[in-house]
Amino acid sequence: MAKDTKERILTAALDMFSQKGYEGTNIRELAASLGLVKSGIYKHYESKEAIWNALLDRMIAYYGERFGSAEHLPPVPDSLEDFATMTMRMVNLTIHDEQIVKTRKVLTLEQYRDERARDLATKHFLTGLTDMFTYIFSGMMAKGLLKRDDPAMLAFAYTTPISALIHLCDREPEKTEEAIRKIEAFSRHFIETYGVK
Amino acid sequence: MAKDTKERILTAALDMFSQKGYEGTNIRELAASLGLVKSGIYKHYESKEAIWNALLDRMIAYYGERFGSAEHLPPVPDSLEDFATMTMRMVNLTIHDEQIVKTRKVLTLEQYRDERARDLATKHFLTGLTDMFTYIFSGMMAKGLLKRDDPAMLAFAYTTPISALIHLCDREPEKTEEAIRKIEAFSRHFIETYGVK
DNA sequence: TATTATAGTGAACGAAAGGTCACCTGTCAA
DNA sequence: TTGACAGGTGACCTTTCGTTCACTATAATA
Repeated sequence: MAKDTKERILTAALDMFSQKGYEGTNIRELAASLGLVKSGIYKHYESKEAIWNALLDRMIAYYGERFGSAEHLPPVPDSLEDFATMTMRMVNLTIHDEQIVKTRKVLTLEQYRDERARDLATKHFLTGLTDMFTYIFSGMMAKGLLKRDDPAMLAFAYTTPISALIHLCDREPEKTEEAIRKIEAFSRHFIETYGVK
Repeated sequence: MAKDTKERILTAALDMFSQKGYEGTNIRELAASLGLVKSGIYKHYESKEAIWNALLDRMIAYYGERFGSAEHLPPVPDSLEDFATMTMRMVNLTIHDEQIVKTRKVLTLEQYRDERARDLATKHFLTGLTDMFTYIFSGMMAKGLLKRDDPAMLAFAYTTPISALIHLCDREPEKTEEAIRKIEAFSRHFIETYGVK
């Protein structure tokens, strides 16, 4: 039960921090959203900053689990259609999974204030994706699905435009459908340019 | 002299908001950074929010002046080397101009809180650049410098990776040189792929 | 059953926030 | 010369913040 509340506090904190930022969040409201009174929070965390650090710990651990290790790399697609499908599956997950969306928002808001948030932001927004797709593109080139080229450069050229539209969805959710269509179009264009027919 | 202080307040506000965000900024400190005492601020703006709105007005006006009108579109390059040079000139400006950097940071931090910041963020980070390069690429295709393709798609594919690295520079300034080299490499790769030799 | 740790309450605290106000002072027009 | 006003000061106000603490109900433990 204690563990439960402690976890629920982190979940509520992610929610509020992602909407109002760390400074804009106050403990009273955070407690109220859990049906608690503010002093109750302090039975589980010694300060607001401790909540923030615990949340960051969890985000870092979660990222490490899901994207950090080589075992979690996706399989290299067997065809260009597979590749397109895989891309859209990943995009839909990352746009619609609330926890991932909130994580991106928090990292966006706190990247200039907290060093660990800054580092995780760079992984989330840039290097994590390019590393993953560098691996995928290397495999696809080996299978003869993609023209021989610098896989890291192609990964960078492929993931950053998609990332830009994911950020657009975070900012303006009403443009989600349009953004997804644009990602699909971009993906097709990319395959048209670099795929081996 | 009054006008002067009013402007100086906005400049200081941009500075503090871009570092600590709107919520994290307090009027006492803002005033102190101008050699004033807090009540002095209220001779020029009626509230903290009024400062914020005036700053946004200025940012919106500035953006409109510099990027909003057709007259301010850059000339279409006459060669692929010209194009590469123009790209790097624009990149260096946008990475090193302090006011532009601070504007990006403020928009990043406040995009979820303020609707006008949200809209301006989308222009700054996405549509402004793609629109400009759509125009440039159309012109370059007409001149036979680029292969015939969808200019809007190429503009999107060209500007968003560069944008991603500009954001990296904002977040981790110590990586600026590396990022600029990467932009140059990406630009060359793009020209290699879509340029007409 | 008696005890003790756990999780929660509600009142209170000091600090810091945004904002107001009476007052001062130098500039400039009537 | 005088009066109005713009621009700045310092004391003070209210609210809200994060945090603390004495206390209580509950549920597991000795």
